[in-house]
Amino acid sequence: MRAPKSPRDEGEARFLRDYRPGDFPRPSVTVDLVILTVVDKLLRVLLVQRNEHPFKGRWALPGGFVRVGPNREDQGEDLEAAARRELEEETGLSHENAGRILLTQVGAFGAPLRDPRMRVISVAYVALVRPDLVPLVRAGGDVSHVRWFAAEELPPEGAELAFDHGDIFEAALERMRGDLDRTALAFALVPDTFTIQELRGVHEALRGEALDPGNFRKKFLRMVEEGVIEAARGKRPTASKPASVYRFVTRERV
Amino acid sequence: MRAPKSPRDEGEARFLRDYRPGDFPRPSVTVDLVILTVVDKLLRVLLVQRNEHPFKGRWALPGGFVRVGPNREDQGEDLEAAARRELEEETGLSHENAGRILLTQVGAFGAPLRDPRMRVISVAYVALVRPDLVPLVRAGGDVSHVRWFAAEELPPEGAELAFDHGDIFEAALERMRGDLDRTALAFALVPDTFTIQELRGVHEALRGEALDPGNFRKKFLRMVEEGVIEAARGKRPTASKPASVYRFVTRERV
DNA sequence: GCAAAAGTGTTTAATTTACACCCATGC
DNA sequence: GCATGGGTGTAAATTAAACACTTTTGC
Repeated sequence: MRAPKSPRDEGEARFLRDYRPGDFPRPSVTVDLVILTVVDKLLRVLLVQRNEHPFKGRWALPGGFVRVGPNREDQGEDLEAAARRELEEETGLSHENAGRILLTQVGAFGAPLRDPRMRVISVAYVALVRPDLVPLVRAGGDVSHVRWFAAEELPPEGAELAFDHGDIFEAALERMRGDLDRTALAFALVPDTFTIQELRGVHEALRGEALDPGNFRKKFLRMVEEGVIEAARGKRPTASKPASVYRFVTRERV
Repeated sequence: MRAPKSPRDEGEARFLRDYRPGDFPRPSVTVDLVILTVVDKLLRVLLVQRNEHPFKGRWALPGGFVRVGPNREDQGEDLEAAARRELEEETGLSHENAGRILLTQVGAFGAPLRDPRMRVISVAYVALVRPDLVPLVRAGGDVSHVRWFAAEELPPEGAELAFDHGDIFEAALERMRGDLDRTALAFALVPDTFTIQELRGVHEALRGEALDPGNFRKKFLRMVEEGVIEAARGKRPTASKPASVYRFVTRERV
């Protein structure tokens, strides 16, 4: 993302020096995270239980305020940086591990009264957590009010999510489903090396339906031909015959 | 979009009554519009020329501030409402005509220093304008600083767009291309009744490549079988033989 | 008559879908 | 041995891609 840092000419420099922002009301801006993972062919989402008003006791998407700087030279943190910071705080993952998690913006949610305290505009991100990182989530920190929910059992116990987080969650899923076949998103939900069936599990969890193992394999092997995936060393033990493992090649294209 | 309007219990009501927002800096929030149309198989975007600093003289996406209310009972206008208001203001279209234009959110753009005056987070929307409405755009108002540009000739005259509007424009195009085959978006870029070749023109303009007329027709006729489109009365005169016209059936699904 | 685009058809390749079946392993 | 899932193969149906050809209009 380009960010023009310097005035384009002297007139603009003068303008900026003398500029005083108007005194119109401004909204608070937050980031909310739809943290997803797939374990055992089940799509799961990480929710936190609110222990403050409003929506005290309800489950909510983790999130927090975007840090805005005090003046025009220091304007604060980027939206994605805020999302990644919240990701670290809420999951307890190390900076390094959190840095490897794919973040995708879903969009802005800013209906009036979505937060009864004040006008809040939330920028929602999806975070795709590889299953091998899941055991590390909150392993060291306060785990009491943080829980993985199966996507299909939402909303939990008949209680709607806090704020408009139910809408945000639906929008995030919709986006993931649309991108599943067009992007390399699925590879962000499997370990570095993975079996064909592990990848199929991700597709099945997101699409919510079983896929033919033989047919999926064929499509998969076509990806190997195209160089998107390559065979990796070793085998993965399974309930039956050990399976070959593969590696996603152009990881940076995700 | 749900917007919880009332406290969930007495404790929350009390909390809200006594709530005082903190005094943290807040960003300004704007909406920016990527107003697109397709005329003569050419994708066009509506830009405005800035006559104020910063970026004075540069071309920019039309947009403006989201109106935020003064207190928690009156929180101001919805994001999409703000986008539609700006759409009316900048195009000069009537409320009724503007109301028929498809608005789709692209996402939030909030990099620090994207606006040198202050922290501004912009929510970008794409507006798809049917070609029969194009002659009405700015027909009555100030047309001097508003212009349709062919998408392929951007950035104009070697001058980058103002702010990060070049990035926003690219992201909007990318989104439209991805949604073209999955949604009914293309029907928002043709008149109420249209010919096969008019619809093909939309696909060609967005994809940036010519499509085989015969093959496109076949795919099109499959949509007729599925009931997505139906034959309409009348013929459209063309440079040669008059063409049959069709109508999009489930317009509300757009 | 001729250009231009509407409209139709054909052929081939690629892809999708639904199965059947063999094989190696853990228990 | 046998259940389990890995791995392979086949056949039909659908879709995509390339392209030839006929028809109807305006000029």
